[in-house]
Amino acid sequence: MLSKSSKYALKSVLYLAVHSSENQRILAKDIAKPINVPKAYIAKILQELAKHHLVSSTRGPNGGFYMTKENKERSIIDIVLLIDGEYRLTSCLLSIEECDEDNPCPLHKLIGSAKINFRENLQNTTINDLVRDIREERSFLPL
Amino acid sequence: MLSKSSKYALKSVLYLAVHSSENQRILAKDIAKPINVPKAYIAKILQELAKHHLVSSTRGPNGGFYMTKENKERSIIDIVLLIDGEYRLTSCLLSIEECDEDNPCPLHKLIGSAKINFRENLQNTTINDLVRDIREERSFLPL
DNA sequence: CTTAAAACATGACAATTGTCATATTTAAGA
DNA sequence: TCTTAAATATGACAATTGTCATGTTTTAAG
Repeated sequence: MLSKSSKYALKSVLYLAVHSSENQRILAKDIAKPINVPKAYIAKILQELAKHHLVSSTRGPNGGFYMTKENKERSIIDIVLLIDGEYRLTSCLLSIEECDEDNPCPLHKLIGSAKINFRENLQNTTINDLVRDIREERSFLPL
Repeated sequence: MLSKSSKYALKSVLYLAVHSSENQRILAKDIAKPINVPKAYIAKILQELAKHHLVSSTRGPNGGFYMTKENKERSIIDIVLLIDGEYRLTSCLLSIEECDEDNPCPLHKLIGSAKINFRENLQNTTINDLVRDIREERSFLPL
């Protein structure tokens, strides 16, 4: 459903959103440990996210990754789309191109509106929304 | 969500269910073309399905693959579980082991009950059910 | 202006998944 | 019983995805 890379990206963005700020930057290696992802790998993903302004970064001593107010206002679908692309999110269960409501594949009705709902939920949820849930202990960001 | 192999397996099972019978067997290569899957690859998948009695086969001249009445009464989840296993079907969006209703990960509520519903739908649907849909043109099995 | 700490860029390596080919076994029919 | 047509078993190869390391560039601070 989501690739490993997307999952890692989401985890690191959430970690940054909870723990960083403009003047509280975090090193790639200090993100790797708590979210339990290889250091070099998460660095690569963070670079991709930074290039597309989904997270912020500064180089040099005292540098690191962080999230600005603007970063946290982005929808989480932006992260998934950047890493996985649209197809993975919305393609038919049997990967049949012509499959839609009028021309459904045999499995179509089994998934019903779930896929579309899920995509809309991703779209309508911001990083901030998820951070709020975590802060108020309605959800948990684990190791 | 489903692996390519699972999709191919489902397609070939449906094709067999619609077009074959005990004395109307179909060669692997004659399944490959209409469902648009490499011949050698579908052969491998069919062998796996046959080994676990999800399809039937006989060797030698006039042999081939086919589906018995019993085969068609199986639930389609049997196919998915054989090829992909349980984890792929039910694991959390962030692959967090401890994630459940009481201890939800930040994305948990975005998928809601969709995943469980989908799994139940797979479980409660037989090959026969899908064949009926196809026969009555409520769904379409494409190339 | 020099040094060091960090992101950044690049690419090598590994693992998984998907693709394909070949040799073996089985069974039907002449 | 011999030949042939088919599934079956095995494994090699390719592509994708995930993992890791190394060198380069930028920037802050002394």
